[in-house]
Amino acid sequence: MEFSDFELEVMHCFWGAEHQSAPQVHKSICSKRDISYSAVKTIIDRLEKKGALMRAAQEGRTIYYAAAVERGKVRLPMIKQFINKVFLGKSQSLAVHLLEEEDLSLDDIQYLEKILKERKKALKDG
Amino acid sequence: MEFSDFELEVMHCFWGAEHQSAPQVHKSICSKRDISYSAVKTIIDRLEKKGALMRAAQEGRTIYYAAAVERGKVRLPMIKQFINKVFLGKSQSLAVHLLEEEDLSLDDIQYLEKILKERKKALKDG
DNA sequence: CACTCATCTCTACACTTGTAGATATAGTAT
DNA sequence: ATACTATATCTACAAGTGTAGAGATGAGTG
Repeated sequence: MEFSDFELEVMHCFWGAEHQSAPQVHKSICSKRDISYSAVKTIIDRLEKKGALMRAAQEGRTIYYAAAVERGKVRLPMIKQFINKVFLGKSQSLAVHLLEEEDLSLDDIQYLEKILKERKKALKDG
Repeated sequence: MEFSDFELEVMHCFWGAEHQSAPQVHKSICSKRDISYSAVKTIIDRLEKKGALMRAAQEGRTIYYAAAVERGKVRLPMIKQFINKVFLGKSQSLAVHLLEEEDLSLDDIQYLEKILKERKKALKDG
């Protein structure tokens, strides 16, 4: 399942809350950028049609939607695709960039070090 | 400057060689997937129009193009955008994923460890 | 009951993207 | 000089995307 930028933006609203109505999502996105209710609702409709959202509840006329696909399940192919597209499949290049250039706190760094240590061990043991 | 998937695929041909003619690029991409010469040439034209490619030389009727933007310059905003879009700006999440899940050789791991060590030092010293 | 407001539904449109065909044209070989 | 071939140019189109307006419709209010 593929997601356009706007679709992904909307999905994040659902991954960050159990269920949301279209007007709620609209308000939420509106707080960041100017967008019409219709635009948001169209995206929600498209997401529902392709099975990324489902109707979770109804209250009066108001429909509450919920994510029907997990964030992690969606991210994985996106990462793969991005690495293929931008780094010709070489994920190390991206890793290097992230560790060198992106903001990292001391905690972040220590956590990442731990991951590497464990991977190294797994390499040796396996 | 933004690039579509296909545009990026074509740009990689130019980042991997000094200059290339449209037929060369076509052959190169054709070796991976079936695509018409016209399709490739259209993309090259679009890339030239937006200033990502420039005419580097001509031989008979054949035009040789060259990248007019550096790979690194293009990658940077793409990475930023990807992290914003998929990880809501949290690059650590992506870093964790890469170090945990993606293929890494022992050399890769050691290199990444070195980067982290230096960053940690920079944090303490700075 | 009539009205209004919130929400939904439907339709639409311009722009980008991936794709290709038709046609023109400049070299090249005979 | 003629025909052939490789290359370029131009035009086109369907699908996907971001965006919005018009109109329907149901729910609560006086």
